[in-house]
Amino acid sequence: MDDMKKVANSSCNDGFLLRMGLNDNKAGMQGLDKEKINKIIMEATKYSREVASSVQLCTKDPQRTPQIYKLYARCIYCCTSARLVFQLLVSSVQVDKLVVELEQTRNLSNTIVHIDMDAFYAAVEMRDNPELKEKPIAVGSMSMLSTSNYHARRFGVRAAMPGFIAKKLCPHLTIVPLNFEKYGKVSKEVREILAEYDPNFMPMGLDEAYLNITEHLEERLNWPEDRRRFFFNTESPTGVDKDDMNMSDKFNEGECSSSPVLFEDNTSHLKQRSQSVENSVVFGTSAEEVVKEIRFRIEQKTQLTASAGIAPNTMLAKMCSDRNKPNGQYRITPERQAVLDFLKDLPIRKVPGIGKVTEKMLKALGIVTCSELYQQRALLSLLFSEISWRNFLDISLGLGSTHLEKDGERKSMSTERTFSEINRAEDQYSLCRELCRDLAQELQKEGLKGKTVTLKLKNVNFEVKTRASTVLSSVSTEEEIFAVAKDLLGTEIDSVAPHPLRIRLMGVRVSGFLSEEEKKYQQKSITSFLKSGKEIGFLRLQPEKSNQEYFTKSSEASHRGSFFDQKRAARLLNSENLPPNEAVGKQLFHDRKSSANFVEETKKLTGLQSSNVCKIFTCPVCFEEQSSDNLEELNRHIDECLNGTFVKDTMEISKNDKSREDTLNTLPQFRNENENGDEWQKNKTDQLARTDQSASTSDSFTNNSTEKFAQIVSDKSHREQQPSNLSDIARNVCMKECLFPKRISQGNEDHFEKTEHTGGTSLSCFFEAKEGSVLVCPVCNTEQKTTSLVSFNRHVDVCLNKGLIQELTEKKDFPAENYSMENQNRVGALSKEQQCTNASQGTKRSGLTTSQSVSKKTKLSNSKHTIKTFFK
DNA sequence: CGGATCGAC
DNA sequence: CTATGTCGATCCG
Repeated sequence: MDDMKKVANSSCNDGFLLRMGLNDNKAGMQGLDKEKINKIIMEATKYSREVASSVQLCTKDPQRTPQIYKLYARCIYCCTSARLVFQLLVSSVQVDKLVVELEQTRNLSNTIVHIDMDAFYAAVEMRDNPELKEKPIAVGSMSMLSTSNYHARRFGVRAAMPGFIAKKLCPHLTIVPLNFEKYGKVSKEVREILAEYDPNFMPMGLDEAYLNITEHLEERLNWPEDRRRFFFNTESPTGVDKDDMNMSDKFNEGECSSSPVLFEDNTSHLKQRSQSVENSVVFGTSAEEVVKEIRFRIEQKTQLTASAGIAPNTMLAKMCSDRNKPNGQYRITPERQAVLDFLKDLPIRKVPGIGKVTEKMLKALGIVTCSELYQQRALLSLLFSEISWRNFLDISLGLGSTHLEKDGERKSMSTERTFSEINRAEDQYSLCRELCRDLAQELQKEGLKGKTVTLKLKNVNFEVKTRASTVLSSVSTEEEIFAVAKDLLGTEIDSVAPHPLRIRLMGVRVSGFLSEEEKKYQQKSITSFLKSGKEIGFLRLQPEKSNQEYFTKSSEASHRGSFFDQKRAARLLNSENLPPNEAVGKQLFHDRKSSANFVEETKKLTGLQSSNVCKIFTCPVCFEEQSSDNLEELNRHIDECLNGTFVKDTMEISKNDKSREDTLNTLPQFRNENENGDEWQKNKTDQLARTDQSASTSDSFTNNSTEKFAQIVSDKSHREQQPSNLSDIARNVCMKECLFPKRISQGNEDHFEKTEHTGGTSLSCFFEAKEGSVLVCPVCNTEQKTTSLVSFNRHVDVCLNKGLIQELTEKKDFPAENYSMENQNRVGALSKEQQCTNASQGTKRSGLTTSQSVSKKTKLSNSKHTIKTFFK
């Protein structure tokens, strides 16, 4: 039996039957090196890049995309302003609190498998036409390739590459047209096998699938050996069935034998031909063995190889299947440390969901690997939307969905076509009608009707436009859709008149299938309830969700847009002036205020709002009570307090610099030592709980010009009783919820929980002012007429970004490094003494280290260290 | 809601 | 002087 297992092991790793010529390296097929490949591609794409860049910002240039500019603008501001350094500390505390919670909900109990057929289309074509086996081939058309075999890949021929470029890279390349029917058939065969291991498995396209084999593994433990025995298919060796009739006969025969009782059927079926034990193999009961078995059976049945990944969640499983491709598998064992080890040096680009653009943006921040993603979590929470940074956090912790969700109903259906230039309106209308006809056919097949029709156009300069229109009654027929699409098209034609509309692509989409009455009804009732409680419509209430759900789904659009109001609500709620210690306890032990009751909270809120109780105010810096009811005065006090502390800290640390090291990296996420999860958990909690130890924030700042600030404050923090450093102040502010509003979510009828919420999506949420006061934009220094704080904040944001982007753009050949990377490099290159000197000097101005950038940055942040607008 | 963009296969 | 098609999700205004 052991011997047989060995057979299974070895044969699995090397491929059972087929090589398909994937691994051999025959003479004349040595491929091209990277340099050559790039050269050819650059040459071949010169024109299209020119066209694109003449019209728009060249999106191929990573450092010139609008997103990067925006990111830099925000980043510069963050690194420049003491206020935002402070903010960074606050968010760091918040984010780490979330990390602890996420860590507690980590679920390693599932075994998720991701199966990925190797070069699927190409492999099928090679199987069915042996002549192709030794050649480099690609499947697709001259304009676009879907996939290529491994021969072709050595020449740099990849999926999603235009065929004509591929031809330049590899003149001998054979391009085979797509044949989806055939792939569908093969895919069905594979799915039949997969269904035996998880009836609810989730196919992703034709060549991929996720399985949850947790249950199968349990059952399998009791299976007799014979039930895990499989026979080599001695019939139909590679390349025998050349004609399709033969294939489909075989297929049908196979289908008969793969009923739910396939094990018995299959073995007896095979035994007729080859009963001898040498022709069989027995698989074990471990997850690895199961997956080997699956891959063995796929290869036996389809003559195609698959790669697989095994992990505790889908995200990890997917990345695992990529690891030993082709024809291999990889497993992440269900241990926290194994997950982190896997992620340690993994480039973020490998993560599903991180594409070209996100990769570039993160790279601009110096983030390439998952561990760097974790280190910068606090910064990311300020620079990106909540959805994005929480996703980043999940990624860097290796969290993902542990169950396979049944794919919901389809949300839209569309069809589009690319063609050589069409500029006659007549032709465009008839083309549009044609698209509508095709779409209507497909819609009716599924019996769908939609309310929104979207027209998509791409002009000859590759600019893409979409125009949508929502009608009251659902549409589904050609005429109905065309009626809407025609108008949209007409509007576009008119908009460029008298010139013709010169397009190279047109598409029509229908969406809006589902009536979301349920949602609307709920929201409506909640809002009206709140309204009745004295105009606190800004409160967002949600049905209580499980942690899991909360972390993955907490991000409906409805949560955005009113941070300001939420912040105010939270502040009012908390203005009962809890003693700091009590507040500390509450936060640190994740007391979710289980007794909080909605009615009471509401009363407090409304009461506070009307009576303006907030007259006694404790400064979070010096802890002295301030009795003024003039908010500006209070804010000024806090500002002075804060700046005093900040400067003092900085000066001191520049003299005494030695104890800094040990506070740095005390809590690196990706350590090598072995620790079990519980211990780590306890450590982490302890660290957070120790008020005199703010090292937990320090690892968020590595590779950033704000690093020294963090070091300074974290270093100082444990020496003094008084909370006289920024880090502690940040903490206090967190506790008091002055900065970040808490989202109040609805439990059952009378039971509510508070869950944390950090909303640092844009700079704008930092500014706040007393009602009726004059609003002066700190960037452009002009008085803003608006009375709406939201719109004022928007102005500041836009103003800031505009100013920065303008300056940056004016400067020819804007080198991104000047503003972020180089900054870091210089800091890195300086000696420690210099760093300290710089730090103290920089603090007085704007916290910069490079003199080059100082002037423009101080100009932009002329409100300097004021945090006055924080408190209300 | 409408429009643009990203990401995946 | 040539860079897909289709779908879902997100973000912004």
